[in-house]
Amino acid sequence: MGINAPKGTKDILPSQSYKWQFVEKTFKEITARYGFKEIRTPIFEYTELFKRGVGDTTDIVEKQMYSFDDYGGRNITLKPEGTAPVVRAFVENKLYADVLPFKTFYMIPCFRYEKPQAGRLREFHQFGVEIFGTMDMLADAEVIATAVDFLNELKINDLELRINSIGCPLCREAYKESLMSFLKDKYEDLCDTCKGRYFKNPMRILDCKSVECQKLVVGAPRMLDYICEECSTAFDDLKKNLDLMKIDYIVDSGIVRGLDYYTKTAFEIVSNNIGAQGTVCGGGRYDNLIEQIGGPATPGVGFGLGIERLLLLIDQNDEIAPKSPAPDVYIATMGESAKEYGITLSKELRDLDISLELDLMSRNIKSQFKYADKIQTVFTIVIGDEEIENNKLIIKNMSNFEQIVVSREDLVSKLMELLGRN
RNA sequence: GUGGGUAUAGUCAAGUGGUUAAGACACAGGGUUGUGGCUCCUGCAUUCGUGGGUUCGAUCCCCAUUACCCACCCCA
Repeated sequence: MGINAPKGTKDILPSQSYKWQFVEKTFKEITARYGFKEIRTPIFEYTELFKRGVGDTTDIVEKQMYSFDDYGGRNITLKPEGTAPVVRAFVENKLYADVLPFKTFYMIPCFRYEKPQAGRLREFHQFGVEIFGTMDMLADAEVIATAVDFLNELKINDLELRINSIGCPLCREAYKESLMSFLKDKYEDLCDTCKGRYFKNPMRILDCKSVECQKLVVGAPRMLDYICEECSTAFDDLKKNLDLMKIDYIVDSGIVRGLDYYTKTAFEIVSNNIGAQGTVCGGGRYDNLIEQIGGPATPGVGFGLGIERLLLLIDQNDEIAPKSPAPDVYIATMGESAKEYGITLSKELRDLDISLELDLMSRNIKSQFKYADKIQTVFTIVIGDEEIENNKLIIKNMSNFEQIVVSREDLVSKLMELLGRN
């Protein structure tokens, strides 16, 4: 019996890693367009950070964190999300005294103890952006636009942007009260999970999938009718900005974030094609978080985007996924002196940034060609005693089977020409 | 945490209460005196996730256990 990777984790194998590199590269390009610069924070933090940031009563903090005491007795937690650590770094390094708005992006692994299923892992990866220091709804729109542009750049279709305003602490409290009083005499008829939600997060009942709850919820007060003047104006601003950017959205009052720190803007980008966990990107505004972490009162907005879910979508469309890279050249050799000849040649070609492979398995010529075919090399150079003796090397084009003969002196320039380089 | 499903080679997979567990792909070698896409040949599971039980006999029936998958919950 071997040892498996821990439950809920996945190896990213050489045959897949180029896809990750592709989305990483694309994300860097898109965020650069919007002026985000990368931040790298530790993979673990003091547990207290997430208790304060994410919220003591959230599922994440209550039962999903990978926490442990280190040998010095400090309680440590593997990042369950990306925002709180960025805020911590922002406050600790006093970046609020620097140029504002503070705009940053990150690409990180996150860890949550959950039961794995399609699109949900215990170690998963997020790309995210954050903007600190502005209340302007253009920031929210730019955050959303960054995510939308990124997904468009990857040619991922069939996605829906859903936006909502969950208000500020003041109007949300008023709304919660009215919602709870609306549901009060219906409480006994709620499903079991909604009975729990009634006290913990009553807004989520609106989103319940059970038919009974759906019926009970008809005619319930809507958040958007309760948000205060300021929040309402902000939401209108957001919609106006999205319109100006020609970004389609639907207002969905069911969007509720599971992390305590969100205020006003909440949004999700969802797919219906990757199973039950269809939220590819989720984010919103958090105007009180930075203060909660101990910084000066500073508003913020950002998103997190799940890479595994993104890759599920990319894998559904062969046209999106880039091709696995293939080497330019394979050097097939026969015999010991040819092998040595090939080694010398390989050094020269690789120094010219030509990617190439040699036979590392002492295989016969036929097997070497089979291998060259499998790795989809563009050209194969054939070297045997005969070629060395006559100074006539063979360059074979693997796609059309054509062979040309060149002298050693002309090989490099000919090869560069064939590869379309100068 | 609660449900449901599946476990036979590297992969996909057929199979029956009873001698040597199909097949395909992949992989390796060869037919071709030095050349890959096709073709042909050869090799590749003393064993059916693991542990018990029923039985004269179990890959097949029963129980347990583990792993993976899916859904709820929640979220990215």
